[in-house]
Amino acid sequence: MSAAAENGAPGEVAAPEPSYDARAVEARRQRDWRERDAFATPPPDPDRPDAYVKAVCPFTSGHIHVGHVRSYTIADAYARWRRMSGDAVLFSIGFDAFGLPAELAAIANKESPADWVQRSYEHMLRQFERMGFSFDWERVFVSSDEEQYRWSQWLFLAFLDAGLLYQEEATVDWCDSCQTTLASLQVEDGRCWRCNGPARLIKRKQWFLRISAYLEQNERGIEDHAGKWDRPALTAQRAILGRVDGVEIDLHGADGALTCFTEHPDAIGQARFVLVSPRHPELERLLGDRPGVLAELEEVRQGGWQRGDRSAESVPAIDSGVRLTAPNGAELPLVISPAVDGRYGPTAVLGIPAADESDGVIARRLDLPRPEPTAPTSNGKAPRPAVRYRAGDFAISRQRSWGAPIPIVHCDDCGEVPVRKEDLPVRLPRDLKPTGEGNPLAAREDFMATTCPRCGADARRETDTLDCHFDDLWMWLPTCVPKADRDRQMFDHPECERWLPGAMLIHGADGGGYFFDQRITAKALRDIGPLAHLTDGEQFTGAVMHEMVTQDGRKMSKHLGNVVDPDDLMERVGADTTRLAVLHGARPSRALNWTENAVQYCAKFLSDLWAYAAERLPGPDPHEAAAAPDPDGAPQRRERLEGWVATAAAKVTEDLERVEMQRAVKNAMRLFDRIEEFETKSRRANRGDLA
RNA sequence: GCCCGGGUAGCCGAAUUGGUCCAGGCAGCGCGCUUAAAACGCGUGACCCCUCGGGGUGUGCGGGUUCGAAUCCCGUCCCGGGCACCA
Repeated sequence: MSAAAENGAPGEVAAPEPSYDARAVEARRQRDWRERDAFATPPPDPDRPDAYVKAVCPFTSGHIHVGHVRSYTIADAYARWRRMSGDAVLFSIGFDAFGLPAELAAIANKESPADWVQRSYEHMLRQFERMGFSFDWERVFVSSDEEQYRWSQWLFLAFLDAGLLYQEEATVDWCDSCQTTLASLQVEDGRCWRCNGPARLIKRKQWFLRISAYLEQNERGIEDHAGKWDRPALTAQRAILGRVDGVEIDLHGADGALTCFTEHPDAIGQARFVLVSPRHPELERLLGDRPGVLAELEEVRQGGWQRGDRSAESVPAIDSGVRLTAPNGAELPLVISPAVDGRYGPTAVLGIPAADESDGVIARRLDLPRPEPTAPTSNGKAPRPAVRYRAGDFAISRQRSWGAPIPIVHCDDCGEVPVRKEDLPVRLPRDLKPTGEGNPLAAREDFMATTCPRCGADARRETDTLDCHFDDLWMWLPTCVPKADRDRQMFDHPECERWLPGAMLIHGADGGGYFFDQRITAKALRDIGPLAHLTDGEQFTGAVMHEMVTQDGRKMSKHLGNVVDPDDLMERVGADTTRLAVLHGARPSRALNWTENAVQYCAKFLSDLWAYAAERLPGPDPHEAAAAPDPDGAPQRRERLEGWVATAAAKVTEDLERVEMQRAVKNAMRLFDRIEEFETKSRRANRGDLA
């Protein structure tokens, strides 16, 4: 297309380009969208149903990858289809900007994480626009913005009021010479990534989120959405919940009873020991005065074993010396092992080698005696049905400077005092420049100095920040609220009621864990008050969790050197070919194995389609043109063509509704084949008539 | 180790709820067009047997349920992903 035509005045009819020039076509369309603000969230309209389509919130890594391209292409196709169906669509995006990688990048670049994040997301937004995604750019948010993280802090305080937060000791890696906590990523072979000094585990008091309070409700939500969420989404939610059905019985020992679970009710009589989590709340009571065992327990709780493998052969297992009496009179040794946590949560279970292989391994390793059943005990009650969930509470506080400060103040007289909600946000200094040494927040007097919300005396701020997983807990909500209102109203904004529950969540399969915790957050917010209208506590009626993008059977990663660069694709074949290729390549529920082959195939399809349309349609925009000229085909062929068109439209519509984008693409391609075939046959028939 | 997926032609994959396995694409091969090549178009396209009409075997492997299994069940092998202060 010539520059003159490209810049032609409105209304001027441009000649169709003879060949498909993706760059020119896309530039023209994207400029038009921008000028018309085509994807702005529409105001409420009683005649148009509202549909909120939620895509994943990417981390501000600085560059989009093919996984993003797949996810947003699926979501974008769905959002566009809903718009074309007449719905008022909310489709935007937010960035997950707090977290360790931003901090590490800032250290490497000797700049503030805030600057790095801003540069990163601005570049990613340009890439998204170049890809042609139909986001409402006005509603974009960044989790590290003050108007955003103030609400993470608000949520912390609301959870605290609701009894959903508690403090508990946990272990973290610590480097003595850098005087800082180390993430797992920063520990290499037990040494600090920065100074190569030894890393050691220390205890820290951490805030934990009590998701266990909502597990049963989450389970009900999963079952209620069978048929509404796609299969991968459902199975992922079930897997994360980790429900195990079985029975529980009470065993008795010198220091009281212990309720034990087993998923093998038929094999209770063959139990040879009791396996108990190091985190079991009643463990100290049962152990009584056994200094040696308590010391060993302490070591296990320090958690060093987690760095190694988790097989039954190597997982720690301590024979406590305590004996508990089973209903059949057998004396069962009490074994402490974290092996139970990963399967049943922090509970106690029967060890039954006859029914469970790893139980057999542990019995052999500890050389446990085979207990002899005696007469059934009189106090043995019958086993009762019971359920355990693997999902459990998790720590949400981090000893890092690039995060939302935890809104707690330390007062000499009052102790730990929550900041008042009306005093939020607790501002994170934007000009922090972490070095990897010490705690940058603790060194900032302008941040640390404050007064006690309770007594007004001088006080110090908490230096721990919220883990970015905490920011994620409510990332499904901010785009519901117009940007201009976000600094004063969020969870109880009227538009939350307009858009929630959302029509569709489209996310990578790796996001199942987030979705699980987010669903618990929705239920908590319903109970706390602002989202009371979500009666079942579920924020999305539809959910699709697509699989990842692979190459050569492996997940794409820099480490494996098998990444595909979206910028390169946009340069070479254009955004539309790239988008068509990711939709066409595999259905969402399957891994997409990337091949250049598929890209070339899609490029050819678009090129053929363009050439076909250019020959027949007057303008560069096919949908603005009149219907194709009536070919002189026989009436019965024309009828068949009409049948194909109707069938294709019905099928594609159904496919789009079910987010089966691969099928939609294939049905559209098939229709094009049919139309070409129709014309070929018509031409042949006409030649025959003339002859 | 535990949890979740997957294994269909030389390659990518259709067949999603049990109903004619392998649509479509790519590579290959043949033909057409061409001085030639590329591009393009048409055809062919699992394996074995064959009297050339067809017959048989084929969805990692072994069993099972069923009138009927890629699909459901049991076992087994292989591959991938997830279980952390990475997001």
